[in-house]
Amino acid sequence: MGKIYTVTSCIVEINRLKRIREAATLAHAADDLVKANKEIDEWMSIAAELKGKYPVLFEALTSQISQDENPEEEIKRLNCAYENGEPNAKQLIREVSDLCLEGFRETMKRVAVTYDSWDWESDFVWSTQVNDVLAKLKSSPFVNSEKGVFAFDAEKVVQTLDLKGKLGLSENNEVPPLTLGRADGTTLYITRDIAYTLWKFKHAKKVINVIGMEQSLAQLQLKIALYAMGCSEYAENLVHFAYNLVTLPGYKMSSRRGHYITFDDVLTEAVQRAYEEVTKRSPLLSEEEKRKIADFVGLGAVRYALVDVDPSKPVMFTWERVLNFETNSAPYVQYTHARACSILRKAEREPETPAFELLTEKLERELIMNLAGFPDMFIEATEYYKPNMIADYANVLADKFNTFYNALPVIKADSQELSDARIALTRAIQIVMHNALNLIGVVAPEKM
RNA sequence: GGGCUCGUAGCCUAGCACGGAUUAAGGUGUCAGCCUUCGGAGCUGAAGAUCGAGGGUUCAAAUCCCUCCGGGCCCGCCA
Repeated sequence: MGKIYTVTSCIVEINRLKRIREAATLAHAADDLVKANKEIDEWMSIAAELKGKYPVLFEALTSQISQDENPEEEIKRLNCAYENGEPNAKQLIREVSDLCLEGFRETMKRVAVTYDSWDWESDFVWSTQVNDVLAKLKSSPFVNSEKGVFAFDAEKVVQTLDLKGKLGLSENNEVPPLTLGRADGTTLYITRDIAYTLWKFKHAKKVINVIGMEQSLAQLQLKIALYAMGCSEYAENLVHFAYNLVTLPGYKMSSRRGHYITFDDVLTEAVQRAYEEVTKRSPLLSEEEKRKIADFVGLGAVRYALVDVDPSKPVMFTWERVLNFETNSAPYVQYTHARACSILRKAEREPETPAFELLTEKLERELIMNLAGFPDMFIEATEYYKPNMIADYANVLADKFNTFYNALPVIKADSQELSDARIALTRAIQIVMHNALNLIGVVAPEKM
């Protein structure tokens, strides 16, 4: 599906640019001509690349698309039909979308990500919800029309309602206007998203939109639109959790240009790498066990890598970075957890009333303080949308436990009482580490 | 052009919202140790940073304010 998308968009883009070039030539617009030629060159080289990679697909799509003299017009027409709810268009688009979503779900299932509910954006178009939003905005003093299209004057809202401070905008930050719909009557994404957001607030007090950083402006305009519609309480409870995009060394990821690495590839590669590692470290394990361990180590490493860094930081993708099990702490923390489990297994007892006062070593105190801080850390992580704090916490706890493990004997402690107390401490650490890992979706294994 | 965002040892990252116990923390890499103890995907130690640059506020700044530099993003009848 991704390949079809990439090739199609490439062919259509070249067609479009060629038409622009023709127009520029006729109009003797030198600047436009140079620009168009430059872009055509770029896309032609992408086309050559794609043709080499997928020759059969490329040929098939080229001949199909060339049957249309103006493929873009056809796309427009289809979109129009879809929004108008014409059965054929609906059936076609939903069928293709379903295929995409199916693949999406399949991939996410590999990392145990599930979704409570799914919504079709187009449902908001077919119902009255998007139109309601448009009507409400049009009746406000913040919308003006130009040549039949309506534009939302976000800056005017900010001025009128004095929102600069509230939104954390600097004095010289003028919010650009937002176009609300196309001339042909079809809807635009942000307008649909306003309707969708209002709907979300019917089901929740707080809405966190997890959307890439490049949509910061659009999300800001969405929030301002809520204020303009008199939903200031919603606006204040709407959070845009922005994350930075991953770039590839040399160029940015772009599915339209075929420059991307799929999540499936990353997962497969990670599990493969983990398998090699397990085989090297524990050659005596059965094939089945090795596969099992490779699975949770590889997937754990990927999940840890995703949650480990502040999402606002720019990240450069390299296989080395994602698959380096030395740098990535997931296998380390998992290993530490398995170690704690191993001690508990060997201890063969669960002391009922351990004498905690015997835990007087500095290391033991530190561990106890760390454990005690777990709830507060979790609250802070959720309060400020910082999942990386949980990953960090698990890592620090593992560090401290490993130091403790190395310095102080648990089972072979000087006295039975001290041993009991340390077993209880180990158990507590194991439970908290297990919980911390679970919170970030990483398996806490008993053996590995 | 305007706006937003990131900039911490060779590399990767934490700390910045709430300025002070920070002699700036961890990982990786480099170097030196631990292979007689509960799992070595481990532990101990060393070297490595004028916290992008410059001003300002303050008794005190990685943290707050201003200016500048560098990377990324946005300013569409795309999403």
